[in-house]
Amino acid sequence: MRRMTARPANAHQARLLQLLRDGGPNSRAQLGDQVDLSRSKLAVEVDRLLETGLVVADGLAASRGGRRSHNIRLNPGLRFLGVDIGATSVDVAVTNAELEILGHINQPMDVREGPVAVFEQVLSMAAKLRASGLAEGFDGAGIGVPGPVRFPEGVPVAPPIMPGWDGFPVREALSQELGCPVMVDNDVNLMALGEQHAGVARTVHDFLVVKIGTGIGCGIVVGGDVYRGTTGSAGDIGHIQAVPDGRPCACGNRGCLEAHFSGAALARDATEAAQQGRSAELAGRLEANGGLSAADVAAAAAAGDATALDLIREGGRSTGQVIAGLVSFFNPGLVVIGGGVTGLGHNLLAAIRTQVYRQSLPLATGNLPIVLGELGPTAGVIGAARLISDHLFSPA
Amino acid sequence: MRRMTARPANAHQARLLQLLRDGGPNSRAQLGDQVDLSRSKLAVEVDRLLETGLVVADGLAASRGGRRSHNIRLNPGLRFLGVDIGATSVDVAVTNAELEILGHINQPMDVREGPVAVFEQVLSMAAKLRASGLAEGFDGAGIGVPGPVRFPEGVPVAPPIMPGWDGFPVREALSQELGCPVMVDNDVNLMALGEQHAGVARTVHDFLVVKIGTGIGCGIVVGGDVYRGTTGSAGDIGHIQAVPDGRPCACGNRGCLEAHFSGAALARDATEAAQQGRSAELAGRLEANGGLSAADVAAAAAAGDATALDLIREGGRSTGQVIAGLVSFFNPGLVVIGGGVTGLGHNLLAAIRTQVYRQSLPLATGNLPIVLGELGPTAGVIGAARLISDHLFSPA
DNA sequence: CGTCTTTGTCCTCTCAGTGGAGAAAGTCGG
DNA sequence: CCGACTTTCTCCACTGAGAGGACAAAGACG
Repeated sequence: MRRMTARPANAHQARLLQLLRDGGPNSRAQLGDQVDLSRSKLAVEVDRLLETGLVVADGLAASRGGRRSHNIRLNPGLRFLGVDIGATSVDVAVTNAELEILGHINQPMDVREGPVAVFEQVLSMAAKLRASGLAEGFDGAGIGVPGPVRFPEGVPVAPPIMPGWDGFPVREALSQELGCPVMVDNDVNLMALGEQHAGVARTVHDFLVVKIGTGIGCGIVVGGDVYRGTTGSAGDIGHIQAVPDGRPCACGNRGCLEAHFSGAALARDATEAAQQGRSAELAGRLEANGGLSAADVAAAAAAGDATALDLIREGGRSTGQVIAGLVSFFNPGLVVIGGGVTGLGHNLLAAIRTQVYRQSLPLATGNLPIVLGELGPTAGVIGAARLISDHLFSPA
Repeated sequence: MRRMTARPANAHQARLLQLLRDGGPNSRAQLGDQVDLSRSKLAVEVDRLLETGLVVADGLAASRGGRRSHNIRLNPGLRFLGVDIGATSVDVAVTNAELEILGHINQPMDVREGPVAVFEQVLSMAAKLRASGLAEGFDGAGIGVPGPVRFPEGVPVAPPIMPGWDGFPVREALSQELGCPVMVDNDVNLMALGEQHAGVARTVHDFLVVKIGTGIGCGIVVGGDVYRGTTGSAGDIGHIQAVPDGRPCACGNRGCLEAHFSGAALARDATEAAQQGRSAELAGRLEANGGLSAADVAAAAAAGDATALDLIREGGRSTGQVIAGLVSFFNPGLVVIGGGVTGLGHNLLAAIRTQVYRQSLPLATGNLPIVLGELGPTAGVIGAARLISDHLFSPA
């Protein structure tokens, strides 16, 4: 099919598209209830959207006691590509215009191989999804990278864990290859967008999403919008000091949160514990797998290993320490914990909660839920699709 | 004079009023350049504003090579009252509609005496200003209190240092007494508004204002707007842990920033040092005044006293430690240091800068100015006037 | 004194948007 | 099967915001 070229011509049309995206098919009358426009004006705008092909009218809905209504919905042929580049793996997904995932692939990868190699892999994954009949092409793509991004241009800036990407024109390059509009953002921000769109943060306007994966980052949502900071590095909490004079960190300081707790730090500490004979359980896993990951620690803790549990608790304490400060400062309405380490589950969550509720003032914590993300590994790709759809469903 | 009753009827009028407030008198043509309206439409809206009396046309400006323009300005009779309630003193000021201070009084006071006593004092100060001929009445008032505020209602909530104020309807009570609209906010937020309006933060959209007075608080401005958090306690950084297992704090925890550095903490530490014979300079001042304040420490440091300097440096280090975390998280474009302790001046600033620049990542600090506030004790009252004027100069 | 520039006013035209009348297409009770 | 009532959608006349051009007013300047 020919790809989407049209964009909403005005704010009304943009609003209608967003309503159809978030609420599914609707009749003109239902749309009118949500949009504060007269029926006549609404009909005009809907007709224009129908002309552009962005939305279609397919069939009649069941009667609700009167004339049956026409179903207006977003063009079911629209396809968005969501890409979530992590430190050690990539997620690529195809969604329809309602941001429902139609297909999703995850593959291991190493960002440090640089943008060219990674893009090759991403494009081949996208091609595979296309070949499986899910899409004939893409109307837009969102992509998340594990580092700060100059958002308007879609270019990574000074990313610590992916040095080869500094200044690489991700947006432009990918847009060329895919032949569609592309938006780029930090992976944590996309996770926040995902949880806001379809996860635990649907009804909250000001919240934080703490992503604990290979590193640690924080997505900040203010008044429903992602806040990216002056240079795009807002939420970079991995190098906040969690333990004074603590472990040395790659950044040159000591005691950074990331040096004490993250996927990488946890694996390191678990290996150390195994080698020092502090945990038979972990030692056994180390023997069997030739290495340890956060998942091993989670499994060991689930099997009742005290050392593994301690590692998780200690990490949760450090994380909670930092989050407590952020809660005092930012006074969010919700804190979401996500990322690969979420497999550690409720042990981790409990440790974080204890620390935050103890350290922050009651006014800030009184009604503050601290919860695990709801979408798991799909948060990023859904957020990516949401990012590009927000862009395309706004006035040109 | 009769007080202002009218409000702008639409967004255009509101915008015009704000332009006149921030840019002083303007001709219709000059306004047209800033407002993206046709001259005809602009003329209509200006005429309507003239009818309401909110603005006046007084005289002709000098010619700039053609027909002379009419000067359009905000009604010079408009008066706003700005009130800044601190822990130990009150500032009350009268401004015109351009938020220029026409008169300013500062008096010592103790918030803990409760809202009734404090209001009596504030009202008598306002009466004194009125009696001196600066105002015949007030068109609006802004008031800042040293604690969290439920902003929409203008009611303090659970304020630690002013327990008697919890739930007291400040906005309503003051509005009754003064007979004009009133807005209430946290004192730190008002300081941020003040520095944004007339101080160092005029051109920045995302910045932090750290106020170090009797306590410590932080004003957060996102996209030009003050961010207040979910329950109005955003920026409450006094109880973030600055020193693990540090000094006990009134809040029940240990090592809170406020327990280590603030006007009160500094006075306490200086007294201790004087009594232990660690500083002859401070001991002399203690003898002379019967007590020590932050100003004494500043004077001692200026006189070359090493102990006083150490106290300031150590405090700056703790503060910088916390600010470094906030900078990593929030990635502001500017950090402003203000409040009573600013008398400590560049010694304090240097200590804070050192710590922040060392602990935060280069991307966040690379282009980050950390400066002292420009307005000193007038920041709060200017911010208060700005608060109410923003309210009144927005569509009804 | 005529020309040029700037400022402000007036008038007409366009177009977004409203609200009401009514057509189309149902349900439901008798 | 028919009439009364509902709901959905369309059509049309009217309103008001706003644009843009013509023109008047008022000064500068050679």
